Amino acid sequence: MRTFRLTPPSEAFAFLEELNDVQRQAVEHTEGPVLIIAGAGSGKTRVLTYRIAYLLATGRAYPEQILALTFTNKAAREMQRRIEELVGPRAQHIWMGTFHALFARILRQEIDHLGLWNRQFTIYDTEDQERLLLGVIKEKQLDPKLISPRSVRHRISFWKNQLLSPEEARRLAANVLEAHAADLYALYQERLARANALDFDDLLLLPIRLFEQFPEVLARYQQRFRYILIDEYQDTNRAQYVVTRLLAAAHRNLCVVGDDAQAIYAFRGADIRNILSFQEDYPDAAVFRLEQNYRSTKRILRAADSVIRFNRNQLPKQLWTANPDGEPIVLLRCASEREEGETIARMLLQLRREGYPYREMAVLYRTNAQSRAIEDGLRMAAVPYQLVGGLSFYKRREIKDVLAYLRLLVNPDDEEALLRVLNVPPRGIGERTLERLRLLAAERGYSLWQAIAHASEAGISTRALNPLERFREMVEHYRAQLGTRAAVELVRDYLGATGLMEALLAERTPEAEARWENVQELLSAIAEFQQLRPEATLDAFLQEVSLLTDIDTYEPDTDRVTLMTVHAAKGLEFRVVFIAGMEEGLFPILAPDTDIEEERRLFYVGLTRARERLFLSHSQSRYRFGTLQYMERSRFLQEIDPEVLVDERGRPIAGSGTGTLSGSDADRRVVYDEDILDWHALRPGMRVEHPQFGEGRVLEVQGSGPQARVLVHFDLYGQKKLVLQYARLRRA
DNA sequence: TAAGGGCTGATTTTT
DNA sequence: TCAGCCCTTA
Repeated sequence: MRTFRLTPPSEAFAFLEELNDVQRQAVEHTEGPVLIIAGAGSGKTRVLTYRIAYLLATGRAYPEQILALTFTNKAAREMQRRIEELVGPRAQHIWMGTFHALFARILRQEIDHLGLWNRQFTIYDTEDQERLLLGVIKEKQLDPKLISPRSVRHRISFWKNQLLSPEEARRLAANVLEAHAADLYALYQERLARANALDFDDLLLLPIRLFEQFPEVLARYQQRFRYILIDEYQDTNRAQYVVTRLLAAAHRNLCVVGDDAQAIYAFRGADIRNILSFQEDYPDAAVFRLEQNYRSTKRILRAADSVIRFNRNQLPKQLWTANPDGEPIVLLRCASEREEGETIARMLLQLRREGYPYREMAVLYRTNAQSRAIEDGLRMAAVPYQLVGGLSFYKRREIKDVLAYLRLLVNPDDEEALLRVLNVPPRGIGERTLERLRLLAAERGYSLWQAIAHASEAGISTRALNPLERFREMVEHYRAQLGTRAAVELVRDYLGATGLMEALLAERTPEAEARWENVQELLSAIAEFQQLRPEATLDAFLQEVSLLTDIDTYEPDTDRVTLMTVHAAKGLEFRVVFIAGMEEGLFPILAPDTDIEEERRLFYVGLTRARERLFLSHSQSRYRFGTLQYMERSRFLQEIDPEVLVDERGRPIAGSGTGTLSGSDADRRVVYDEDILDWHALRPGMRVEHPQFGEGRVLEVQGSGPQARVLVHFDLYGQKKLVLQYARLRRA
């Protein structure tokens, strides 16, 4: 009997042998729409990379005919590297990158069609957006405290993701607040155009408008991209959905990979329904389910599975693994944040002795604010770590100042850049002068930059006219040299002329010195960029920087423990994972608009990052908003199958309920309070530990019951009298 | 116009 | 806790 094969097996396809049956089918099913539901650790990236390699090896497409969309630059780079291993350097010609980067690239080519912008456009980050909005809000005589730039930015972003214009938003506005926001949206959009700037959402929105208004442009890209692949499809928003549907309309070779259980970006407009819509739009789509997990131990997978089952909105699937049972999951109870950091550090050292390299271990948390206590703990224990995220390099003030100066060279109409640096360092250009310029710009339809050229007509005093003119000449001088000399040298001279560096040095504070060093580091980054891509211009550098994210700075090769948010860890894996801060209100974070199922999916993402060992920690107290708060254990801990959980000493977790349902609040409190001492157990002379004051010795117990008073001599804080109920003392 | 001091409000997560 | 903002003063 002969089985028909589209392509004969040969050396070129030897890599297919490394796939399981479903993976291989998903790779070989090249034509038409394909939906791959890929559970955590099921070899999703492998399928995507092999599929691309297969398209190339079978001659179905040239590299430049493949469009592969990811959510982070890092994911794109990783995929590029792996394809290169399979097919060699021609992988470099694949259109692979983030949605935002690739559509920015298309807009650089085509934006002239739309009229309002030119190719030198700048990309505004959220800070630029909010500064612009603040100006617009004040201009409309609204109170920024009632209508905050932040909330307006949110709303506008939401509208843009729904593909709504300012006019449509205005029509749909349900209340006064939304009506104001819609008006601000209109003005905001005008100002963006005047500044020749786009925001992140425009990078997706404008290609849609472009393709809809200019079918011949769309047709060109439809022909170019014969195969389209999208990673992390569960996190696409409406605009991303529409733009890829347009591009794929002609050939329908659209392959999307996603896992609804890992959808964690609904807050940013991502819509899980895109996976469901996909099957409606393409009823003939082939669907593949990758359910074998290659990453984690059975226990880890069981923990993750038991948690995610509490979500109602979930596509049915059954992940399984052939991996060993592995070690139980360890629950670490800590009295304070400080202790949590210390405990984690101690465990890391121990694991290191057991043979786990630091680079194979990660500490994950819900919010960046938590990193501080953990960092302290690791630093004290001399555990090397690398922090991903937090205040990233490119968000620092001095770096943003320098970048604003550079943006001005490429696009002098960039108003937020101009406002940022016009008087930095102080040049004697104050609020009054600026007001006059704004007025002139509004009257004549100038950009602010053009208004400066006509400053003498704005009724500005000669005293302020002088520095304005010098500023304009300086920018023009270096602008004229763009492209004629090496970028690094140009930038160095230009920065010298601005007086920015000088001002930093003159401050003579350690902070200013650190800032100065950061600027030097930025110069090195420019030099490096230029070396890597000699043909690239300054605006290419600026664009790359504006689309960088924190995770992109992650260096997996150094032997250090990784600290990052669970969000940032998506797509990564480690042999050992700690998830810190497993407390109600923190993870899940509780706000009026919290979507508990999304929080649970996020926890699921965290759990499934672990390959071999998993540790969950929670602290009984924590400083929030500057005051000490007592924290309850996270409900998610109750949802983990108790059979895979042990405490720090390897004992099973008692009182966790049956494992099929989460315990009631009362149950939870019992577990939570297990080690808290009550008055029966307290004896003078006993060593105890307090969440805030640390360790000490009991001197005296007065009264009985929860209201009993305890006199304790703390090692560090001296004598304190405490109400037992609130003191939450534990045996030290 | 620039610098310094006190007050307030915020903390999710990020392309 | 802390950073950014507003107000005051030189």
